[in-house]
Amino acid sequence: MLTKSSTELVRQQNSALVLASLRRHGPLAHTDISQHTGLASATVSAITAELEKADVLERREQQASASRGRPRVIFGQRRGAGYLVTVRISSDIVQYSLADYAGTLIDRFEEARNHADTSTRPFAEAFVAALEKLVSRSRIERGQVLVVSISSKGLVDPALARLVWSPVFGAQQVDFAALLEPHWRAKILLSNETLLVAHAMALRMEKAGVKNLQAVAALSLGHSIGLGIARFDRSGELSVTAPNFGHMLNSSDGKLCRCGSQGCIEASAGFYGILRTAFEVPPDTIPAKFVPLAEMDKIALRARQGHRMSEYAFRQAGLALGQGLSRMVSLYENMPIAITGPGTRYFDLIQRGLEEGLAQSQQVRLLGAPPISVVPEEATLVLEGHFARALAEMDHDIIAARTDGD
Amino acid sequence: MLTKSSTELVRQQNSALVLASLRRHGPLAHTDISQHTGLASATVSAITAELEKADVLERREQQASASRGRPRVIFGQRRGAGYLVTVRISSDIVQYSLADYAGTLIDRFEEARNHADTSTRPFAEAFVAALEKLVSRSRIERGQVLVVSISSKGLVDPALARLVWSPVFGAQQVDFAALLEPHWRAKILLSNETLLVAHAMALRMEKAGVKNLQAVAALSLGHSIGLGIARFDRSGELSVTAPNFGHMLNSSDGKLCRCGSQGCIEASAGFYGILRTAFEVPPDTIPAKFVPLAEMDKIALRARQGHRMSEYAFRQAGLALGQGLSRMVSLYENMPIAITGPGTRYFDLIQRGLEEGLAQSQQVRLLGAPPISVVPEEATLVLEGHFARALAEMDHDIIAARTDGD
DNA sequence: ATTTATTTTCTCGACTGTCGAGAAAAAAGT
DNA sequence: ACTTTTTTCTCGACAGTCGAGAAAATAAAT
Repeated sequence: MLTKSSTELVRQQNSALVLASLRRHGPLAHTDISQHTGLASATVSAITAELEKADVLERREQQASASRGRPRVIFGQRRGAGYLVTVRISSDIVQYSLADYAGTLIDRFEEARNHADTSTRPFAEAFVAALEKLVSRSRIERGQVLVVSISSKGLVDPALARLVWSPVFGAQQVDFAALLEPHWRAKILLSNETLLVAHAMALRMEKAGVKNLQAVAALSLGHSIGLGIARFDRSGELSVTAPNFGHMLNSSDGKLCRCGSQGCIEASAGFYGILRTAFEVPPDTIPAKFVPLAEMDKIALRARQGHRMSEYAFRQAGLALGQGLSRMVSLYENMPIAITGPGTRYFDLIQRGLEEGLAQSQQVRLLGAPPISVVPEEATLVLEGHFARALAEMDHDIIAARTDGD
Repeated sequence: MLTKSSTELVRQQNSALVLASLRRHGPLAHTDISQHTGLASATVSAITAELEKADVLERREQQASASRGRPRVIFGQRRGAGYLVTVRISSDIVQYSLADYAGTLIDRFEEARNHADTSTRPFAEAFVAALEKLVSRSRIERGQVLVVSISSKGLVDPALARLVWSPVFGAQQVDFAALLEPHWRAKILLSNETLLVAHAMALRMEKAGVKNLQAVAALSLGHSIGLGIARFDRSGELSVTAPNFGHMLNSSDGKLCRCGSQGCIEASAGFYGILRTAFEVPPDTIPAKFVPLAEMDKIALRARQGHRMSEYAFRQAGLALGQGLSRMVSLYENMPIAITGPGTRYFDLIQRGLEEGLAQSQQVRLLGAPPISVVPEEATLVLEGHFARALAEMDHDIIAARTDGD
C-alpha cells in the first residue's frame, strides 16, 4: 500500500537529504548544500537552523578564507550527537569498534575466537562484556550509543537481528536483540558481512561517478562463499540483500557441504571444497572446518607449478562460482561484480573456470559477461559498509525522532 | 541519490493515492476515500475537486440510499479520460484489446500467427494494422490512447520497449517503440508475460488479505518456461521483474536448448524438452519448435499409465524446475509461488520431481518450502496484469501532467 | 581610513499543501 | 414542520518551499 504524504514528511525527507549530502561530501557550507541537494537557499537555512538547534549539526571552523566576500559557515555532524558500535565477527577474531556521529573512530580492539568452542553461550558473554568495555574505556554512557551494527558470515534475519545460520555456530541461532535488550537502548543492526561489502562497493562506485549504476554485487571468497547485492531502487535509495549464495544448489554432484546439503556452491568453491578436490578426498566427507591459509597457499603453489589435481580443484571452484554468478545475473540483471576476501589471492587460478561458468548461460551470451573487479581488502570494505549503514540509520532515526519528539 | 521533496509532490503523491484506492476498491464516496487513504476529509475534497475539474473523475449515480442522511457522492474514473490498448502475443495467436480509463473492455479480437514465418516484418505490419483497426472500429482517436501495453514471452528491455529475445523471433529484436513512434503518442509498455502474471497474483493475494506479503513469484509452464517476481518495496509500491529463468543454467547435462545454450531449465522442462526425454531423442537435437498440446497429452497419458520413460521425462522436468526455484528462493527469499500455463495440466506428473528439486537446497531445508499454488487460467492473469499496469501508468501520467501542464 | 566590490547568509512575503472543526446540505424518521 | 442522521463542503490555522532581495562580512581599491 502506498502511504499518504504530508508537509511534515517533506521536511523529513529534505532534512534527510541534507544530512545525506553532508555524509557524502563531508562538511559543507550553506551554498554547497543548496547546490548538492537542489533545495532553495531559504530551505537550507531553515533546515540547518533546526538541526543546529537540535544539536545534530554544528558549525565548523572554516579554513583560511581564500576568496573575499562573507566567510562561509561550514556545517558538519556534531560528534557527540550519538555513538555507534560495530562488531565484525569473522572466523578467527571478533573486532569491536566505537565511533562518533561524525564517523570518526574512537576506539577499536579485537578478541580471538576459540575454535574449539562451538556453543553460543560463552560467545554471547564475551560479546556483552566487550561492548561494556568499549563504552566504559571511552567514558561514554550506554544510552549515547544509538546503533550497534553487527556483521557475520552466514544467513541472517535482519528484521529480528537474529543469526539464523552461520559457519561457526551452524544452526544454533544467536539472538542479538535479546542479548542487548535489557541494558542497551541502541538499535541493533545485524547484517551479513558480504552485504556490507556490496553496500560499500556501491557507494564507492557511485562516488567514482559510474554512470547508470543500477546494481552492484560483491562476492566474498574464503572458507565460505558470500554474496551481497546492492540495488538502487526507484526512489534512488540503496537496498541491499545477502542471498544465500554459498549454499545455493550448484550441481547434483554429491559433494557434501558443511551445511549438511549436497552440491552447494561452497562445497566446490569454499576453501575446504578446494582442498577436498585437490587431495582427492571422497566428496562425501568434509575436511577440517577451517583450512589454514598456509595450507591453501601450498595447494595454490602446486597448482601454479602444474600439479594437475590442484589446478583442477581451483578450476572447479571457479566453474561453480561462474555458474552461480550466471544464475545470479539470470535472476537479477547484469551488474558489476566485485570479488573480495582471502580467496582473491588465488584469483589467477580461479579466473578461467569462472569465465567458463559464466559463459554457459544465455543471459551472458546475449548481454555479455558482467564486469568483474578484484578488491582484496575485504575488512576495510566491511567497515566502510558498517559505518555507512549505521550512520544512515542514525540520521534517519534522529530526524524521525525530532518530529514526534517535540 | 535521494531527491528533494516539495509541497507539490505531496499533492501528487496523495492524488495518486486517491486514484489507486479507487482502482482497488472501485468507485467510492468521499468518506470511504478518506478512510482508505488515511487523508483528512478536507484533503480528499480538495483532491477530488481538482481531479473532477480536470475531467479525470466523475460523479456516479449512487444506488438507492439505504440509510438516511445526506446522500453520498460516488466518485469514479471518467471512462473517456483516456484509453488503453493491450496486446498479448502468444505462440499461436495475438490478442488485441481496447479498454477505457475506467478499465471496462470496449473491443477485443485475435489474429492467428503464422508459424512458418519467422521474420519480424510481416508481424510488425499486422501489428500496426491491428491497432489501427482497434481504434477505428470503436471510433476513437489515436491520440486518446494513452498507453499501449504489449506482452510476450522472452527477454524484454522494458525501458526501450524492445523485445530482446523471444521464443518466436529468436534474437531478431522487435522495437515496438519505433514501430508506433510516428503516429501514436501513447506510451508503449512492453512486459514479459509472466511478469504480468506475477503482478496480477500479487494484487489478488493482497486483495485476499494475505498478511506480511513481501513478494510473489509466478512460474509459467508451456513450450517455454517463464518466471515473474513481484516484490513490494520499502515504499509499499509493487516492483516486478521477469528474470531470464527459462534459460538460467540448470545443469551441465548437455541438453541443447533452442536458445543455443546447453543445460537451460527450459531444455529439461519446456514441452520440447519433456518430449525429447520421453522419446529418448539425443539431448543435442531440438525437436519441433512447437509441440502440439495433443502430443503432450499423449505423453502424459502414457506416463500416467506407467510408461517409464514418459514418467521419467516429467519427473526430470519437475526436478529442473524445483532446482531452479530453489535457486530463486536462495537468491531472493522465500515467497509464495503460483504456477500457471498450459503445463499445469501435467502438474501431477511434475510435482514429485519439483518438490525433490526444491528440497535439495539449504535455504528450503532451513526455512521450509515456499507455498506453491496452481492457477491454470494464465490468459486471465495476463490480462489482469496488463490492465493493472496500464491503468496505474495512466493514473501516474495524468497526475504528473496536471502539475506541469498548467 | 574609507569606500567599493564580492560573496555568502539570512529574512520576508507569496504560494501550495494538509488538517481539524464546524457549518451546510440533504435525506429519512417523527 | 421539526428533528435526527449522515455526508459533504468550507474556513482558518499551521507547516513547508521558494525567489528575491536585504544584511553581513570580508578583500581589494582608492
